[in-house]
Amino acid sequence: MNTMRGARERARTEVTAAIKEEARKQLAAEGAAKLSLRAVARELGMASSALYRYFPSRDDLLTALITDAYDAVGETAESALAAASAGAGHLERWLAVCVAVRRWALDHPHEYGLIYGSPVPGYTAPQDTAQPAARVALVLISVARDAYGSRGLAKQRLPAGLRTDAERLAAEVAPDLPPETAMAFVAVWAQLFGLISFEVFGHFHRVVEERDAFFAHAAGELARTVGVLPEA
Amino acid sequence: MNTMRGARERARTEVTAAIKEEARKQLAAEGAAKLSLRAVARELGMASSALYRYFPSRDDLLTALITDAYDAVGETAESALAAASAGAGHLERWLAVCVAVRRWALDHPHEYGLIYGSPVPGYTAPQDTAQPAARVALVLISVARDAYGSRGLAKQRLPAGLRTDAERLAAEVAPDLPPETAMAFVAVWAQLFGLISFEVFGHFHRVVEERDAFFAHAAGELARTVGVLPEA
DNA sequence: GTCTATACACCGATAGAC
DNA sequence: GTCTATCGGTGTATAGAC
Repeated sequence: MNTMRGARERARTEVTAAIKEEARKQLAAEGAAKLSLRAVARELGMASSALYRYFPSRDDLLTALITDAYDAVGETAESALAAASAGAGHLERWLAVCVAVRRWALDHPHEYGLIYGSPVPGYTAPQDTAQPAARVALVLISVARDAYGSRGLAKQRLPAGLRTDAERLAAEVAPDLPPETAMAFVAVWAQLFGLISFEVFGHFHRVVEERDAFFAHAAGELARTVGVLPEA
Repeated sequence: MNTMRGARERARTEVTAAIKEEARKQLAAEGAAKLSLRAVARELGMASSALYRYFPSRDDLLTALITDAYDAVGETAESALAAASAGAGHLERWLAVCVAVRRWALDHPHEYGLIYGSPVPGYTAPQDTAQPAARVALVLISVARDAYGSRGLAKQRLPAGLRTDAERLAAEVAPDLPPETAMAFVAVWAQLFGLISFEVFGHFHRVVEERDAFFAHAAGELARTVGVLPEA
């Protein structure tokens, strides 16, 4: 009885994985807005109605793909940090994470676009994508936190209107950091993905050719502005 | 004869404008990937086949929308600079342009997504979008150029691998600037749109509430990193 | 330049047999 | 859980009359 349920559940997980894999292929070919349960079923040799046993609606499939994408890039960032940690300096660890995230984005442009590009029209993400979505940011914050212990970022000013946001942010995510630093980090976070998005979405076409070097340079400068410095 | 052609051409321009306007509405409702000549025609009370006299295919309509969007945000940037120029300092002018671009993006999120979000699957932009696409960057570069004349940006290093790109860039777009500065500017350009995209695409939800102040602060810091300083 | 009509394909979702 | 069949739509694109 237990083994039977085990087998059934195993089968279910396998089919679910196959559906998502095929859906990712279609994401690349047609885009998220045109993701179609019917086409997935056709390609898998199933009846379209059978898919509804796995995903109650098209949006649920989309949610699964979005969650998976956030988890994939989040895990990429976490692994990169773990791999770099052995004796590396703060800047090296920061760069290792940034480079790994960029690499993932370039290798999975459509999944990247799904999470960091234009929102899918008519789709609103449920609350449960929030946690996976935060993983990359948390990795970068942990590097920053190590980098300057609790000393914070030197001579950084914060407009009065941002104090409330900054204090809430610090409390939520990095209680040991000064609010100014937490706020500065948010800007750097967005700017980092600006660099990646411009590259993935083709805005560096005929503008920058040596993109590896360019990204490493820019990501290093970003680290500086948030107080992650070369010295270990 | 001349007046007849004039009337015809006027009618043609008006219908063309109506088609694009309706298409922009659908862009907001359904997204670029689902933009449909038929739906546009239906809403306009025309036969779908009639639209083919104005746009030979769906992609041509899309190209027109993309070009228009680049031109709209480009003109926004140019106007903001013109309005701010009267006696304003360099930083004020830089901020005026950034704030205007952000404002346009927030007011036209779908048109923004069309040009700075995920590429439309199956669509490749023709060469003639390149010039409108450059307008915002050229405005920002002109502010930067004014800001430091030909002195360039102090103590800025450039990795060896980026020298070729940097020199080509400077030659193409700002011959009076040192290559290091031109290259730094590209990074700032991408980072600025990173800030805007994160806000427009909803990544600051429950992260930053005081977004006006946040953006102004971050854009000002960006100006600093590219050598645009407060003093006029 | 606009219309009707048409060819041919697609979609999400559900009902009900097995 | 999978199937067939079906409802009620959607789309691009063209042909040919006016």
